[in-house]
Amino acid sequence: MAGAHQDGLSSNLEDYLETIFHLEQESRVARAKDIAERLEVSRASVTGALKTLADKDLINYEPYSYVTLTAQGEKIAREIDRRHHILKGFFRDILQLGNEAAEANACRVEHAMDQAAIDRLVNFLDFLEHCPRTGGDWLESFEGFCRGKASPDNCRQCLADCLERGAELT
Amino acid sequence: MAGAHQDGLSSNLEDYLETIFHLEQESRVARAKDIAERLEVSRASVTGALKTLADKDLINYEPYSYVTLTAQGEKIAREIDRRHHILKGFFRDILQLGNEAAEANACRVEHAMDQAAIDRLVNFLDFLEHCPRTGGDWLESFEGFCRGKASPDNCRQCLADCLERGAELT
DNA sequence: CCCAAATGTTAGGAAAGGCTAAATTAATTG
DNA sequence: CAATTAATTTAGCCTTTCCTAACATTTGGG
Repeated sequence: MAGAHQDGLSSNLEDYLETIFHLEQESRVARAKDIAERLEVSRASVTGALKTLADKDLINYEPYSYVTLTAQGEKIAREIDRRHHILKGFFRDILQLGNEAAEANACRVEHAMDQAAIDRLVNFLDFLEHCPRTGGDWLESFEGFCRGKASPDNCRQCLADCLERGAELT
Repeated sequence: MAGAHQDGLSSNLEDYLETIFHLEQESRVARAKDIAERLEVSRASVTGALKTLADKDLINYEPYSYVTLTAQGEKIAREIDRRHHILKGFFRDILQLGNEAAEANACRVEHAMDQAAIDRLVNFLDFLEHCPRTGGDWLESFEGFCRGKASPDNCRQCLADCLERGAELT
């Protein structure tokens, strides 16, 4: 029980599904060899995982053949991929981690947050973008804040700029 | 390799450490039975984990005796506990998930984000609190936004209030 | 068309975690 | 202080996920 998720899949199986999804998008079809390369596991491990996923009716799998997602499998894979993008965006664009770090953290956290939390994060990102108080240059202020450039002067100027843009709301 | 963390510990072992830390704080000392209860595993499983942690010199452990953290173990436990609190705060106070959901998500994500990401999240929370554009009532606006109560009128009023409070910065 | 290289699968096993049942040690109390 | 109860540990086994080595199948170049 290395990971009790909503979909009843372990993090590992979720990763397999996600990888198959990406390969399908790139090549219409997924081969065991490519899955193994992406996930950096042996081909034998892939065979095992494919059997498990086929048992759960998440993939169409015949020995010595290509792999495709079933409708159900695709649904789950899409959800995981969605989480990945949302989280990576949060880490990269909001927290302003580098691309690599954002990717690495998203890869792990995508299996740890539940649907409700992700949905709320989406709301939050949306709000950050649309609220006149945070839209626009606000993130740059955070960048400055991180570099220790926060002063009453900066703040006053920033606030004035913010109001100015807000006037356009009329 | 069910979780390659900075500290070289699996999520599981991190949980054991964290639990021991909490028990130590509450009772000065941790008993196997209580660890088992908190983590909802059998006492036998606890014994196994304690041996592993003792091998890594993270706890002081003698069969049939109490358990305490070593300096090194406490350092790691404190860091995990710190992550837990930060994440729970983010989920509960910013994303405004309920207490239960915030707790559950924090429990899982605390093993998935690396130190740099957590540190940046702390910066972000700090910024949210101290920036005049987000301090104060801004979170309430987010709440309204989530309930679909976002209108140009609301925004104008909100912005005006924000500026007013900002004037005190002089 | 046929054989080698590439790809895929089996077999067998390791490591991490968990469990139950049985044995052992510690604690309590009559 | 002896016996019962509570707490711990051992022993033995299961599952997941990975590995290597050996075997099987596909495929593509001669």
